[in-house]
Amino acid sequence: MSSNTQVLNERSLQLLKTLVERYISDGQPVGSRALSKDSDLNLSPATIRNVMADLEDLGLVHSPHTSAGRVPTVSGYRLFVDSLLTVKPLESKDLTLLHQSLSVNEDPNNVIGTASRLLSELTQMAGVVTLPKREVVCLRHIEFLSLSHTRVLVIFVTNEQEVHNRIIHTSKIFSPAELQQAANYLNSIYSGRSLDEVRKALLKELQDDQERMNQGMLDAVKMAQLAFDQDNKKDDYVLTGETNLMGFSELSDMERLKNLFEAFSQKQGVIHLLDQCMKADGVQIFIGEESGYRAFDHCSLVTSSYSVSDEVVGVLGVIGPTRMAYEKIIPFVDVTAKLLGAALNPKSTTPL
Amino acid sequence: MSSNTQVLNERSLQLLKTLVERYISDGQPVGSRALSKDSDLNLSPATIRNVMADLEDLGLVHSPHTSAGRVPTVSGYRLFVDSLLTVKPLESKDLTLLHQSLSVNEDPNNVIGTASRLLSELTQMAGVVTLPKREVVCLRHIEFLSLSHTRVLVIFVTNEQEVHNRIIHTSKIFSPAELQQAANYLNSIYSGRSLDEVRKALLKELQDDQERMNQGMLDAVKMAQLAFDQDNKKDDYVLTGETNLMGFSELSDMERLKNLFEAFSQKQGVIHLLDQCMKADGVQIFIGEESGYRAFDHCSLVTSSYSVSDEVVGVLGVIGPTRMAYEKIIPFVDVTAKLLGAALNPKSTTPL
DNA sequence: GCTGGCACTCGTCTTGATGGAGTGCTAATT
DNA sequence: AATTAGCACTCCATCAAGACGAGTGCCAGC
Repeated sequence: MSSNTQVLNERSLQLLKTLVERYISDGQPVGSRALSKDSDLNLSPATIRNVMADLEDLGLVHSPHTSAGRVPTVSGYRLFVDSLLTVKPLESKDLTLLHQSLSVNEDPNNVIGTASRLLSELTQMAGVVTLPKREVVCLRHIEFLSLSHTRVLVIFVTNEQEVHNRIIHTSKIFSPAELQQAANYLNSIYSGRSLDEVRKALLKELQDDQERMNQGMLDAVKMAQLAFDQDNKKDDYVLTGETNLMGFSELSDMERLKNLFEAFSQKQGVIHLLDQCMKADGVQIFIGEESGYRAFDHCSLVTSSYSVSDEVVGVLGVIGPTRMAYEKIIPFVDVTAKLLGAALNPKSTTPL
Repeated sequence: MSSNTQVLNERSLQLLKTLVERYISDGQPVGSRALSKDSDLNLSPATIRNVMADLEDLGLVHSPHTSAGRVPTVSGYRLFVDSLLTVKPLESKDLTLLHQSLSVNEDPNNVIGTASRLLSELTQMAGVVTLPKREVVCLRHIEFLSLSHTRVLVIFVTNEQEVHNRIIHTSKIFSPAELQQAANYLNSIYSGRSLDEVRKALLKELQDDQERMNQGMLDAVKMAQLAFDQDNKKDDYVLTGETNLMGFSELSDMERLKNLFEAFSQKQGVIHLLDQCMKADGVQIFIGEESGYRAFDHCSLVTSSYSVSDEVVGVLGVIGPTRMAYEKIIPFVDVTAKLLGAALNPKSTTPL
């Protein structure tokens, strides 16, 4: 009772910290004797047992069974991560590797994959990076190519360098010249404007100005509409090193592992989870069940959003068992996010 | 000795067949009593024991330990699949589903994924489909778009509808007009010709005719070369339902499973294996170690190449444990390959 | 408030016993 | 000569019992 106010004193916290650290490095439930030796506080195992009983009452640690040591709970990890953790600076060789691999001169089409690979290889867990997604997507260029019959290949470029392509079915057969003309018309009017804007403008043109337009322009507008309509922005991510997750004892249960990997293939849930991290900036952490996705119940996710020219465009992170070396992973994710953002910035590209 | 010539008589084969069938459906080593009841031959367990001893001598079956039944070896499965198997026709509901999902009107960009999904969902194993790869790739259209500084986005279309894009770095800064001119030049000369041909011709032009060409043409040729050089034909595949493989007892060993999934992510080995199936047409089967890839030691792979307009362009198949229902999987893979080939045929596209 | 001591709990590991499934061999049968 | 019945044997799976060790909770003393 009276101890309740004093429970989270310096000493208890110190002990919890050592316990979590010890458990993270060993993977074994931590007993009072081990803690007594590990912590700098000179306390006997008996005293520590009393403190641990308190920590258990508060739901910060938990005993797998009566005569095992204690293991941190999700709340225990949370408290540890939020207040007790002393982050370790990145090892300089890792830092060098990151800088080299994520330099601004790399091909932006590969750099996402590289980032994911670095995350997984250097942490020996799974790395994930969402594809960058600009808030405002600008139409850069559009092009039509006639295929067989009424099928037309539409190629359009957005945001300087993202190439999309779709096949649309038209109501009549167009000649190459007609298609060229249509593309020219659209490029001259809509190039440089945002896709949303373009979509709206197209709709308006179709409704209002039908009589004013010639057939070519009308066809162009109709085709563009078809193409953009299908353009449901496919958010996606690159995941690497999933196999690193096999063999963590926490995930040795085949049912769990299967659920986790199914979540990875379905993508949808993972995307939703990662999207939440877009809002906050800086490193964000989901421990165990905190994520709200059953498949991730025994995993932790350390994420950070990344930005290009001060606009948040994506999220990257590391997925591993709850028992992971947070003090190393957190700065690692942080730095990777910053470097990736910089590498994607087209303005900073250095000439050859 | 003298029995050696008579060993593979009708009766032994019949027994081997029943044994394999029984093992495939049960997953338990098959004993003489069970076999005695299962087979139509009216033989006592004792007789069957004698026959099985012979089969074991020939390496067709194998005892996990002295008092367990027999299990087919790879050679046993091989003999079964090659000579004993009675294929079951596809269930009509599966056939209908295949026809609906792989119709010629589907978007060719999705149809590969659909095929893979069908393979995995209907077999409850993993489905794999290589991306179609024409022997001769024709250049259809090329386009340059200037990005920042000396970076140029090259978009080119091959084989009617495959869109590629790369970013190249040029030695000088080009104006949009210059780029347009270069593209026009290339399109006028090389459109419709095979990529190999184009590559060679470009090289030749650079070597021979430098003095005859004006600067614009020269630039065009140089840029095209840069773009095509990087075009290492990325053969790739779509794999679905890997998670179905978790939970097969044969693959419950985490080490094996990890190796298998690592092979899936590395892709390279799998691609090489699948490439071998391109040569043969019709259904081809690798049982266990036959594939030569350690990761597949406990898996079987049932594949078939698929063709568009009589040209083999890809391979699809099903990956599962060696103990799989070959008699169902084989016709299934066969039909899927034929339907996929048909669905990809651009000529047969029906107008809307 | 901290500590040493002690009884107790629980999980793990080993051992041994039991039962069942299936075999190989041999002798009898067809 | 091929088939079968019978029998001894092997091996695995399962279970129970016991020893062991790690760790706890609690109490009494410092």
